[in-house]
Amino acid sequence: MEGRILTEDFYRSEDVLQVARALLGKLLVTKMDGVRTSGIITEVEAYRAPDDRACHAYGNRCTARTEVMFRAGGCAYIYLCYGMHHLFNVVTGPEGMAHAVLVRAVEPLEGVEEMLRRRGKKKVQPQLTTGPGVLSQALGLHKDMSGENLLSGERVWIEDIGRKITEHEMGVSPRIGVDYAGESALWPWRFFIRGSKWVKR
DNA sequence: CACCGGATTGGCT
DNA sequence: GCCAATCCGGTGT
Repeated sequence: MEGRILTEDFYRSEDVLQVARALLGKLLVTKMDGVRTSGIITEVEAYRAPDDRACHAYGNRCTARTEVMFRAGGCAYIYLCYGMHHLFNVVTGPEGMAHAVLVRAVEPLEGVEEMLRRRGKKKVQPQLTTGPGVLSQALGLHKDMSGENLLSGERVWIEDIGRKITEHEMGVSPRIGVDYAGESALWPWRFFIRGSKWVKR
């Protein structure tokens, strides 16, 4: 399964909601120590400074951690959540706009043995790659890779494998786990492939 | 199956 | 010091 690596044009759109929807059905790929692992993106959420209270860069607050989000689209923002989970985001938009898409789940495709090993599992089940923390673990994504370039095809990138998700196949809901964010918590910025077993219900 | 608490670290006030 | 874009295992129904 070889697709075309997504380029700048895809990531630098100013419309992060559009990019989030377009990421469904794309293939998230990592290559670590020569081992390729990948999964089809089934669930995402958009985050958008400055107006979105759930976004780490709310109010365009730029810190050592969030600085990556202000870069031009096409790099990874990976941060530590609850002290132990590494959450992978795609930075989008032009330089200076802190927009990002959190990848919440994938359907495993390549390197399943390696993903099972990294997760300490024996069987391929939804819990292997469904959930933002576990998918990062399965693909070997770590916060130390925050800022990694997604355009060069070195360690982590995203491919178009010709899969199109129609409006009918797409589910929409408010984002998960952002209750603290006031009104922003209600915005319908989570997108997923309806009926996929690789999406938590 | 629903509910609940503990894990564990670092970012920010 | 407080709490977070989560996960897992235990308990009770």
